[in-house]
Amino acid sequence: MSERLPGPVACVCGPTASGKSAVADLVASSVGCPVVSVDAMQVYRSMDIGTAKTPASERAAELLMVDVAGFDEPYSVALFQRDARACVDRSLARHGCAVLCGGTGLYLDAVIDDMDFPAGDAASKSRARYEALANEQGPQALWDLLRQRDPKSAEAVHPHNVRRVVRALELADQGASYAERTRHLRRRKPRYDALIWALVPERDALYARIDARVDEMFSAGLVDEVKALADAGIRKSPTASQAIGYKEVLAALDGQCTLDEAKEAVKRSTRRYAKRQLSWIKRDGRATVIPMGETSPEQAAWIIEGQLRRSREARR
RNA sequence: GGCUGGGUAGCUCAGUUGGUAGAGCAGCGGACUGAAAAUCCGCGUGUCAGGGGUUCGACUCCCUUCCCCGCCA
Repeated sequence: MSERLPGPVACVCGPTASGKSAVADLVASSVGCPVVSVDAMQVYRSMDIGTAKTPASERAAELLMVDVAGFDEPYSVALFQRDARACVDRSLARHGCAVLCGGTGLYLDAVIDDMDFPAGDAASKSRARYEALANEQGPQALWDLLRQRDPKSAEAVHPHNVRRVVRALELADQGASYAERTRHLRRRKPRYDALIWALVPERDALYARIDARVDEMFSAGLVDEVKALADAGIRKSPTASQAIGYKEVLAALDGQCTLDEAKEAVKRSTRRYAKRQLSWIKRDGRATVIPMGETSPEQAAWIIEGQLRRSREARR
């Protein structure tokens, strides 16, 4: 008999602009626990408009794992895993359940599954060295190096994917193997008793919502927010400066395009991001899909609350 | 009304002496364990405006209808 997993942990996911924040807030306030955000960019302070953080005044439940890092610190999955799990464990201890909400698939898996990241620094020295090699001799040369060092991992990574090739080499330096760590979902062990829902709007409706939301961000002052961050040095950050909405406006501020073009670029990037999120959700396969065309946020929350309640009762 | 130029993928357009069509952007699908809103891989999605004719064969040539741009009335 295996030991019972801690839980239940309700995970509300879905593509950007699917309405998951509102739904998670309803669920959490109804059961009386906080919402733990699972979002790679909302962790950064001062990035509010572009990351669509729900203002405190519009929230009924407390929101955790937001504003936990400065935009100048490179945050990462491993740090997120550590910090978010602490939030989840505290919520389980105090409230008997936890509610997660977010669209960053890798971050969600890192929290709820038994993924482990090798101890040690985030390999900054060797990373720079390998990147330089790729720049000087080309991606293929770097991949060839990986093939010599760790053929199995080379097989698992496309030669053009310099970022992954670099990471695989870093792992090889630490005596670990990218290929071994990259196991399919099915072979991972869950860490929590997780219930996962995916809010999925129809594609046309989703894209219309994305367009509207980007327009709102610009009228709410996104450009000023980015200007302030640019003055504060966000361009030096390898992570925060790549956030959708920020990188495009930064390009416009640098004179590479007009602000109108930047706005269109933000919409396009967001659509593509939403597609990648849907891809992740589909592959994962664990989520119960709630089609948002026919379902209001209140109805979705009601469905989730019901299942969450049953799960809590079953644990007693 | 007359005369030009044009109607080809969602958009902008290319298409060579007639052999059922291809670029960019958009889009679609996928992978993904320390940058993940990142990074990478794959895929043309088409009544060639409609109808007729010539031809073995028409997006290509001819006739005709419709629509758009421009110029002249």
